Amino acid sequence: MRIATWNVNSVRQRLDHLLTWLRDTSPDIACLQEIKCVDEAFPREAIEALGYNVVTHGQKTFNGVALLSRLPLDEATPRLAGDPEDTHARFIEGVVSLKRGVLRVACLYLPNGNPPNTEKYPYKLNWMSRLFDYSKERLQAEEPLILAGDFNVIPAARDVHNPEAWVDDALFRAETRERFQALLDLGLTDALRATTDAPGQYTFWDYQAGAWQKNHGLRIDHLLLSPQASDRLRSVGIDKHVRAWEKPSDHVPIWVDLDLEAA
DNA sequence: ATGACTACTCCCAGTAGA
Repeated sequence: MRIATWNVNSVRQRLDHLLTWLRDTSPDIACLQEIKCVDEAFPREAIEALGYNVVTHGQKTFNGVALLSRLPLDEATPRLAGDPEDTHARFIEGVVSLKRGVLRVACLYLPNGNPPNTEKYPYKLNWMSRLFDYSKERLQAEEPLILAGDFNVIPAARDVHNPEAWVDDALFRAETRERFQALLDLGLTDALRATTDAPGQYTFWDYQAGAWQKNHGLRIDHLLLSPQASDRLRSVGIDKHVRAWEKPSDHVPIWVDLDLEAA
């Protein structure tokens, strides 16, 4: 079973790329971020025509997340608990049935947090604390669980071309990396890092300053697996080639193949 | 380099992204 995540940077701008990628790679579940549209404007029919069930938590102009699943979604719940005042559409959780038990997938778009001397950074840190609380609670179920999405976190120096230039950035600040590490300390596994120690495993290249051509990328899109999911991890891949398509998203998909059987 | 791109918005200069 393949579970993928991709920040598409506007689903309406990227619909042709999305459909091509879905046809090419056939993920069983795809988590999308930055759909940048309200639920009613999501291009649901074109995606359903490829055999996907679609749930969205959209928002006008910014943010917005969606779950696409070839398997029936038993449940789909928007919003991360812990702050009723938070109006950003950054989280949707889905549950699918397996032959044994269920698989729970949380699709998330973690706040960027820049510039860090504004209210945006504490919002990011608070959001990460809420994600920690959510994860801690969900891990108690001892089920296959995946946190998939754009975390806006560079976990380590090997995940950015020039780490010294990023030390004060909200994506790489010590407090940011500590909160990401706290998720791993709960027992979640960074899927990519379970398979390789190699540097340069990037998922994002800025549109500016020739970042793609110079391979000045970042690894900020992640799949974190509960023990019951990581035990079934077969392989991990980054679909880097889509960054070279015409008018691409600045992010590329990353996916895991797990030995789990659908009901 | 107060930059560079891209997308969005009560339509077009300002905001946001990372």
